[in-house]
Amino acid sequence: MNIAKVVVDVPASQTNRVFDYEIPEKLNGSIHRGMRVIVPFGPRKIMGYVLELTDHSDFSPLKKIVELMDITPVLTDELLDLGKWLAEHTISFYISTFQAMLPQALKASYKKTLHRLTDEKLSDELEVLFADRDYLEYEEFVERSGSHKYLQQAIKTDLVEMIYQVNSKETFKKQTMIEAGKDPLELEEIIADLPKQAKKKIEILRYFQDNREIILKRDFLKKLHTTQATIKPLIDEGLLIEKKQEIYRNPFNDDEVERTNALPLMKQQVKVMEPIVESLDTASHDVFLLHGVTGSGKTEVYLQSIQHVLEQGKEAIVLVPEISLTPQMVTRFKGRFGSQVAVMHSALSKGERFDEWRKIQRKEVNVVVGARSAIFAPFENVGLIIIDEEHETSYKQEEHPRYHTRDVAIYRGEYHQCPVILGSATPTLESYARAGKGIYQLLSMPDRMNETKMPDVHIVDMREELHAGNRTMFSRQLKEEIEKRIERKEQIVLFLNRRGYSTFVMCRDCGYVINCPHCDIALTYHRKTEKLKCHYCSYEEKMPDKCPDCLSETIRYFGTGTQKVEEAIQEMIPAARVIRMDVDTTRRKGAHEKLLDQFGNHEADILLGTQMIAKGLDFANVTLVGVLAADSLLHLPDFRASEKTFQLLTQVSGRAGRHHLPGEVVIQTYTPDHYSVELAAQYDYETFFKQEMLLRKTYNYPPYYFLTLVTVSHPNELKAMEVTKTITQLLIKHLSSQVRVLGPTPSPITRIKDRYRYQCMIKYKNEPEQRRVLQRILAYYEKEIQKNDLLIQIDLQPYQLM
DNA sequence: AGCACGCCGACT
DNA sequence: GTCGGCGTGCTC
Repeated sequence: MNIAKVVVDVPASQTNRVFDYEIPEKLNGSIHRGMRVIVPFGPRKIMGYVLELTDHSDFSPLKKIVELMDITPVLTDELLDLGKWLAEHTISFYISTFQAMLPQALKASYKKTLHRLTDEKLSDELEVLFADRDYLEYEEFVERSGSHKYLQQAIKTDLVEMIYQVNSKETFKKQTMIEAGKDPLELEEIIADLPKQAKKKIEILRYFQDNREIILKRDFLKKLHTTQATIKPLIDEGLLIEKKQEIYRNPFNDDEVERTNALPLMKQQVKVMEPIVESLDTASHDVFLLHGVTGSGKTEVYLQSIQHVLEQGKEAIVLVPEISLTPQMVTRFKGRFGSQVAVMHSALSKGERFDEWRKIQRKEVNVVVGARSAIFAPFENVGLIIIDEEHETSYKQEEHPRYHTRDVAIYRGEYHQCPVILGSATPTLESYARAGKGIYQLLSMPDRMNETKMPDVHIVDMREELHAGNRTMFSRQLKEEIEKRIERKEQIVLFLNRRGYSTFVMCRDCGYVINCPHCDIALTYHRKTEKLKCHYCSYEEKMPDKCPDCLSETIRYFGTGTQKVEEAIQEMIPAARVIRMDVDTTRRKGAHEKLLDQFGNHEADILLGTQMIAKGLDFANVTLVGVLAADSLLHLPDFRASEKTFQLLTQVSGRAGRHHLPGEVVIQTYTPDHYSVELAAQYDYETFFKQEMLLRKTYNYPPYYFLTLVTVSHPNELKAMEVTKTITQLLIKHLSSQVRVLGPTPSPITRIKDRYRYQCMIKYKNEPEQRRVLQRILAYYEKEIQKNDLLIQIDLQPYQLM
């Protein structure tokens, strides 16, 4: 076993395979699969992952591995296999999937340095640059030098060499510690020899006679009320030893979290626990869809299932959509499992993430709670995987490798023969349909805890407001309700969805939205051409100056923002104290929590925000939730628009009346009779599911069909279009006749960074050859991709159709 | 990706 | 002749 098969850190199609390297004598026995190594690659040195050890290679002569970067593998055997599988299934490079599974801190960074080898005179320019130094950073050379000519010459004639350095970015946080340098008896002698007035010194040494363990220097100084100056001579004499010790960065104050015990379960919770426990006990790979309304107590089911897993001596992975938004969630897990929990939070610094990851790698924790990438936690004995808010779109990674967390979870669940729980109040149609087919097991929790009932939902027709002469963004009812709460010292959450709000065209008189005649999807207004376009079938028409339905001239495209709303509230109710939460006010680290804390302390009456306030918030005093524009998502050029609207409205409504005070919800909309609005108001998931499934069936969308989106981009619009057209034709030719291929269509955002984007969509049911055909098409265009600035993106089962 | 090599046109 | 620009091909 003296040969290693290595995937090198070069994301390119030509290097997307293993390269063989000889293991040098000195590393024999210490190299294992999943470790990072530094290898020579052409004239340079780069990082790579060892995939396999063997003793045979077809290639000769082999180069030797230069260095080992890890003492223990960073990728387990399971993750290596998973990486390969993922790369193939998402059509990504192997190296990209491995990188995606590890914290940023483990990525390699590269540096080049010039080394002067002799005193011989170099070219004038090089002499100036080197000055009296022997080493010169290549970056500095590039900055200050006009040409590479003399450098190349100097390297060729062995006057200068190029040193390629590979570094890992990981850093370790260290702190100064203090411990005794002599045993107690020795210390006794020393104390005896000290003059009586050396009171503090004696006190310090006495302390270390009794306390033999190492202590944080800062804590020690504080404890004995002393200073650096006092202990310095003791350290110099060797009586005390000062050392740097590595510590974990601790983004959460574990000590402050109050420990909790399992809560008594309600009937419905007991009922769903049964099959889960059964599955855990028999180590079966079941996938459960836990359908529970907001506030039904899903989290407690998670916690007790995990408890069971820990008792089995196994590990649990819990995925949450965006954990920074729900410190409440972290607290619940830390409260139950204490320091057994690692948290992989997207707002953590690189170093903090790395430390949390290392706790997992070293098996110092057995639960991880985290966002998407936590699915790659390097546990080796996984007993349970939970995906909370299963329907959240953030579970789909939108860059390479374009994986869906659910697929990875199910892969790992199968590998470990353990259950996977998908939890949601509003499951994706895909999951609910699978549950209906028996592929997943459906577990239902239809009731809220504490017998609180779901808040009453009032739908307000904004067209009527307009007719009544109210041109503000607040309906009379919402205004009235807000005033009532402020008077009663209760709180309000106002929700504005800004995304997509500016592109759809609607008549303010009758609420008519202009849809594509072929796709049942809102047309998008293109300012440049004054035209309305469909992003699915390329249909377009002129922007009308009158509403096609009621001939009113108030037809226009929409645009507004939280800032504008805030101003409007202040104008309407000057006494209201408002906290605005959007991308602008939460950019700073910790700003998010601070604002929520303020709201929790009732320092404001109204919390106004975008989707970031839609989930997870749980404030006892909130009795009113207002949705300013329920239609905002509805008219996005997206076949999931209704589903997303239903999910969002349900989610937002769940924020009100979670405790003793009853809650109310006001939803403002121009389309009050749209089924996603109506059914969300009635909390009727089942009917929504049936109705939406009908549409999906009619228009051949998921879950009836799978989608693949191919996006082609190029600086030249015609080129992008033509390549897409050719690809479409190739797909039609080489795929089965069952498949539907649509396109070429301009991408919803037709130009990004001066590149034109066209797309084609494949709708299929069963197309085992698809990936191979796509790979062949990619290979066919490989030269153009390399030279001609062509880009072809393939997204299997896309979420974002932009 | 990034680096070398080699061919070709331009210029002291 | 020599320099530098870019297309081509390879990296164990």
